[in-house]
Amino acid sequence: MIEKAATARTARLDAIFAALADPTRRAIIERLSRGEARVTEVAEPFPMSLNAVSKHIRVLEASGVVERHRKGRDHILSINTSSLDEVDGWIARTRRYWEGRLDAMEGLLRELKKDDKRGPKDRKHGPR
Amino acid sequence: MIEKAATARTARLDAIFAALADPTRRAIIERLSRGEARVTEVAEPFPMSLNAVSKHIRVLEASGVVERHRKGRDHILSINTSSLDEVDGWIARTRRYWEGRLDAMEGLLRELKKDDKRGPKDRKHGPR
DNA sequence: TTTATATTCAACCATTAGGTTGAATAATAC
DNA sequence: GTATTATTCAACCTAATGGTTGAATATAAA
Repeated sequence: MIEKAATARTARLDAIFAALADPTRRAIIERLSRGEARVTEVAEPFPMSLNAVSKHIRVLEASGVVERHRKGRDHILSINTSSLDEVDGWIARTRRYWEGRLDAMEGLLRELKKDDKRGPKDRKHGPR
Repeated sequence: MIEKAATARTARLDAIFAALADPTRRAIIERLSRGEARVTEVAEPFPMSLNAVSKHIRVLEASGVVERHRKGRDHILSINTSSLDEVDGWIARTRRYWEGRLDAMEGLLRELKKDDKRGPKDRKHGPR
């Protein structure tokens, strides 16, 4: 059932990209990339309520980019870089197709040039 | 004025990540990664109105991921992979910090082990 | 010149997202 | 125990998003 797997991956990518699309959330990730922290610590620098940051964290957690483990009443947050692999993968794949296509076009141009050299015998109009 | 540059980059990242967060838009990009196409061609496979796809394209264009040049009444779309470099860059940077921190922790653990070997002299309780 | 095609613009609608405040829950500290 | 701290839950508000339909614009074809 490749279809289902593809749909699941699509949904995961949706969630990860959306999670990363908000500047506050990227700042949270950057903060966590320097080490684990509690919710309150993470929230401290932001000019918004703790609740707002708490919501952002939930979004990050749902996307799998951030993980949480409780230590007493503290919730300790860390990032899971492996979730970023999926993003990397999608971009690499897309780029590969596109650049492959450019290469193909370049090859085609080379072919046309060769034709040019062999003589523009019965060509009335140049290639457009 | 580093601040301003940073803010601009932030805004660009917002736009790019948000553009990539929608499955229809990613599908459009995948389509274009196989070669340029007109708006109608791009829209054809999607189960939504042409107008809806047109809007998606505008979002992609605003983010810089897709470019457009007009050829008569046709608008020809292509992707600009260099805009994806910014995403790559952000992820690589984040990952680097995080992994650097893990390495540091590993180093610390090694240190502790060395201490262990040299004898647990006046240590009453083990490290937690 | 009329007609058809490619595309956008404009107005609208329903849902989601990011924020607020106030109350609830759960663990620590006194 | 009672108070304090860390965090979430719930309800609410506003703005943005993703979609619709119908009209406008611009180019191409008859």
